[in-house]
Amino acid sequence: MRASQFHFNTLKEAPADAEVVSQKLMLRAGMIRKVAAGIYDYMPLALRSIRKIEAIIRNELDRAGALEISMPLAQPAELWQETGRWDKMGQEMLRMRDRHGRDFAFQPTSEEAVTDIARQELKSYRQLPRNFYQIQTKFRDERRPRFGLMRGREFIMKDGYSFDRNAEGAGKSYEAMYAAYRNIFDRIGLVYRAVAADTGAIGGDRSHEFQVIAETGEDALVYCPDSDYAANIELAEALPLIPARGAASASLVKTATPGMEACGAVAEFLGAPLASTVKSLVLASDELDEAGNSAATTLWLLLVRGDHELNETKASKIDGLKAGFRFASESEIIEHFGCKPGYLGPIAPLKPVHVVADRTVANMTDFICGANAEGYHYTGANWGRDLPEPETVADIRNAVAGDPSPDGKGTLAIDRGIEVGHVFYLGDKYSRAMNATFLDIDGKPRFFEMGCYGIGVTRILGAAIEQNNDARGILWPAAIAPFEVVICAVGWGKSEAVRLEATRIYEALTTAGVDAILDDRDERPGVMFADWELIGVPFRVTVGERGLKEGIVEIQPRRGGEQVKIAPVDAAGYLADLMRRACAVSCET
RNA sequence: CGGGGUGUAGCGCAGUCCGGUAGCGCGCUUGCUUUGGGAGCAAGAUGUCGGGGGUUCGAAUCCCUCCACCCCGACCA
Repeated sequence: MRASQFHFNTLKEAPADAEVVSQKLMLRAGMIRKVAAGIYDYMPLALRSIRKIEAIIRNELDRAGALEISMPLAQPAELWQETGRWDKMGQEMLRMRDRHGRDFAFQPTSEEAVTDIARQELKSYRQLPRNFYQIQTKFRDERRPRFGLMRGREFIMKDGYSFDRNAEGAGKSYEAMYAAYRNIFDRIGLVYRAVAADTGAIGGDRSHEFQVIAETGEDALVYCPDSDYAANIELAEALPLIPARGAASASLVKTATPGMEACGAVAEFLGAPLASTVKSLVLASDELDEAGNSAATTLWLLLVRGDHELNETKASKIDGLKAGFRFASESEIIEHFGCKPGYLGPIAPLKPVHVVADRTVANMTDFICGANAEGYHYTGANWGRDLPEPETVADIRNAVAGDPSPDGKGTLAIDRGIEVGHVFYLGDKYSRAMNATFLDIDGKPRFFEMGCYGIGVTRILGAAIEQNNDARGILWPAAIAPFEVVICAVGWGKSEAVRLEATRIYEALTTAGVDAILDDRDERPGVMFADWELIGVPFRVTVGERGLKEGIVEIQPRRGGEQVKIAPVDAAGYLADLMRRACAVSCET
């Protein structure tokens, strides 16, 4: 490719509404253009990277035995009504109507469509297992799209689905996809972590997220550096930090703490460690009558240590909160505790509430908690003596760095991550809902055991940049860079020698299978350098009269490192070697 | 969906309070000079001032209304 015939516009300043670094850099590099909230044009540079990511995905999935298909963007409502998701998906699903007034969904995912294929195509256990995937545009009408390609409304996703005869087979399919995902992300060249994830209503332990490590990530990942334990913080087990409850040594004292509402303020005011305080959070669960109106409300007092945070995913697994909960309103709190938030505690509330203590809190002695009286806290509180034992003890807090690892092999650390892939065991949730069966060896129909596997293709672009950028621009991993090498011809317009040498190197690179672009725009060197550093091409070859007089061209890695001066004839071979090594991870097809 | 904010040239912004017919920087076009880190000089092109309605002799500016986008929150998983 020659730059004079390629298309990109770089900007010195990013549009004001760009929020995160990946979005700013992609807009500045002319890779994407915003068309509407969460909806972008992918310009040639971006599409080149997207195609490279897709090629790696296809290659690895095909090797793992998955089969590519393509399902419709416009999916009939009937399909979604079969599983009840036409109603459940709510506003997030974009709906449209054809000229006959029939309802369609713009696909946000394709479980229904693929299960419909399976029930018609897969009639015998002899045809199993099967794994179908597609790489395709999805639309999810997020209420608040943000962060550019990281949380767009329209995006490109690889979604795959496996169909097995039984749970054991499904487990194998799952493992095969997990392994393929590892290969994919290894080859893409990002620092990532595969973590156990919440399985939601499905249950089981087969759900893993592939998370690209980046400080700007929306997810917190808990892992143990000394073992292979890794889980999303939503799921990561938080062990009790106090193995067993000790004996009470202090007596219960109601202490004035005027204006001290947060645990931190109370601890500081009393000169006590934050870890001796207990934080009170009040949730409410509503029982609905047949008409769907709130019939009865139960209040829940959840207790975590002052230096801990409530984990809402864990809370939602407590019996009584499984059907859903909300934070209690201030008036409900005052009605039950006789006190406004800030001084709440488990000792003698006005009306009964259901007390849930975190496992650490349940073993605390002589703790500090609100006194259910404005301006007062108790010190020296003790379970059993000053208040009844908690009705429920459960893991309801977020794990924190330094906690013991649940596998007993060290202490936990926390990274932030961007979810770019998810493998999930579905069981027969969809096959049962859609009556998708095959005939098993005993001649009886059975529901398919399913798995689903997603990769956010366009999100990978954003995540790659979030993880790899500097003050000058993007630092692409070679495997997904729009070009691997750029040849900057300094003085293209006036020097026959430069034109000749630059073209020769370009052709040699192309012959060697290196994806190169020749910058023949006759721009000043500063302009070329700044453009390509912003775009993030991993290697630059500078061909200029000055170097040619010394018999050299210069090779500059974008990630820094030494500039290499090399004879023009050797440049292409040197770079081809470098690229081979950069993409060394299972590049064979 | 609630609260807040912003809409002026491709991008970044000033002008709005106090009404007088639109400007700056980058980018773009042409010419000359330059040429190893976003060149200099000169000449140019580009605006339904987010849309609609109103007030006024006159509206980017004041009023009403709609829309889009951004932020915070809630919702969703």
